[in-house]
Amino acid sequence: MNTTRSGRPALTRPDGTPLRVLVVDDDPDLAEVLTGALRYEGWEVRAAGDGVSALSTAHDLLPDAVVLDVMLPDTDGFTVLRGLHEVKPDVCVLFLTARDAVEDRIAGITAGGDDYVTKPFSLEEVVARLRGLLRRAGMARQLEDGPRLVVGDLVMDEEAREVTRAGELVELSPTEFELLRFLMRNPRRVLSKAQILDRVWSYDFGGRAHVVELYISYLRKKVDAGREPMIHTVRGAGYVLRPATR
Amino acid sequence: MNTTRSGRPALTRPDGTPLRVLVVDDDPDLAEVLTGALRYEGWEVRAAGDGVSALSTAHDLLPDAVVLDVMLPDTDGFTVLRGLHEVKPDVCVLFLTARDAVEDRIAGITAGGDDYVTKPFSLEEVVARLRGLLRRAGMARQLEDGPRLVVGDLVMDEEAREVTRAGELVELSPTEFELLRFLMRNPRRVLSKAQILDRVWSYDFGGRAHVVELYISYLRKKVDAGREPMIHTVRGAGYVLRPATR
DNA sequence: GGGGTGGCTCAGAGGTGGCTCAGAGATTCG
DNA sequence: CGAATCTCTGAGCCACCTCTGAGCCACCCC
Repeated sequence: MNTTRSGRPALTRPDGTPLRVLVVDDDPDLAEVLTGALRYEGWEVRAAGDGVSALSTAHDLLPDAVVLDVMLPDTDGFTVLRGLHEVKPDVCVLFLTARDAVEDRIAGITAGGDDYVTKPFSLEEVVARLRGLLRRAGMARQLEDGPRLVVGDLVMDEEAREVTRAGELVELSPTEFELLRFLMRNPRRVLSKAQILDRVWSYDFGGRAHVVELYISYLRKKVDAGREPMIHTVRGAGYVLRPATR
Repeated sequence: MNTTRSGRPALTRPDGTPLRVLVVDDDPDLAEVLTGALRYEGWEVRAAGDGVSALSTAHDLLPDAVVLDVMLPDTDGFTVLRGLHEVKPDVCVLFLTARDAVEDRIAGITAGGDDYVTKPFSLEEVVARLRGLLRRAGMARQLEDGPRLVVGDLVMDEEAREVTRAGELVELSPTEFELLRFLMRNPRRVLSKAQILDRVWSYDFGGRAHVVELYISYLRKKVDAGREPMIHTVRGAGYVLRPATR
């Protein structure tokens, strides 16, 4: 059975081989971080720093998906996109764009079912978007049974952004949602505040681990309120999410 | 059968050969201690004192894992990390970092599922983290049957930081947990207080062996409480952990 | 049996880590 | 343009953890 480095069931190609992803960004540090995060999902990842090498690598790799910075040193995203579609017409593309980038141009690009995230983003978000894209494109065989995360009586529908505990709807803010998703994707495993910070908060966030404690406290009020607690503190180590019935 | 110098079953590469680890630290004493501890696990270990020689050694050794100090005389962690991934894309990295230098510099680096420990650390912790990394990366063939330590009716889940005795949950403080892990990794073997101090407490701890007695006493209260004792004193020699039923 | 050593446990000081509250800036939405 | 929401900072508080010191007990050797 095919599992990721994280021990989670992998999202694979229909033939069971790892999904192939190309990361295109001119910032080598960012490319490195993205590459690492996607490898962690069990995918085969290659990176490129500009449009030209992106196309040649794509030709070589025939990727299922591409994470593409729209601002590149040599070419713009549209040109690369056209080239990619010539190489592999059914490729999924996740655009990375600056917050203040012109919205309508992006909207035009993503018309084809592609998606985009604005910088600075969190790794959880990029990974989730990419999983969504691949799933919708029918490119991925899902070993789990759908876009729902279940831990005990806690259920998250990632697509609908809906969370229920024991059937009751739990309303979460964006950050709370992302944090809970990370916890639910790693149940019964202690996650350190640093790990949480790395995955859930944007890569340029300079703040201290104190925010994690704060948001854990928010989550507890909404998720554990009055019920048997699922979010546990492991002093000196981090937090664990565990099904209520043990 | 492949065993370590310690007599424990070894964590090996899938082909049965020893795991290969590269230690990178500019403090020769620390590198020496780490190297020794990892060799003790039955692994093949090489050391390097700076980024440049780290990369050339990596090229030569093709290590499965790297223990990497983020503060190096010549380069920073990101650069080395990138170089390592070029040499061997699936390498696991365990970062060593000063306690107060954390958060800002490390943020992002660990994104891939790599891990880190803060100085001063205990050898048990470094070894445990490294084993966890290798196991999750599927790099290691496990001769034991999983991330669980079992001695008699005493069970430790290292990932969840959960300990049960005869099915009952035992709650432990960080130091108690580390001490018990060391005992459980060396069952039926007498461990001297000096050995315990060396492995469980951080390398810069100046205290006396009295703390070991104290923590053994804590453990007994929690682990042996009211049951058949598993932790035995060997007067003048140290302590042994033995299964209760034999 | 007596003295000595090694080991155990209790009590408590000091430090640290984690939780929560309140509020300020930012952002989104009407 | 104003209101509501969201995110993060700072401060204070509490609980827990770690280690010190002291006294006591058990074992061992003389």
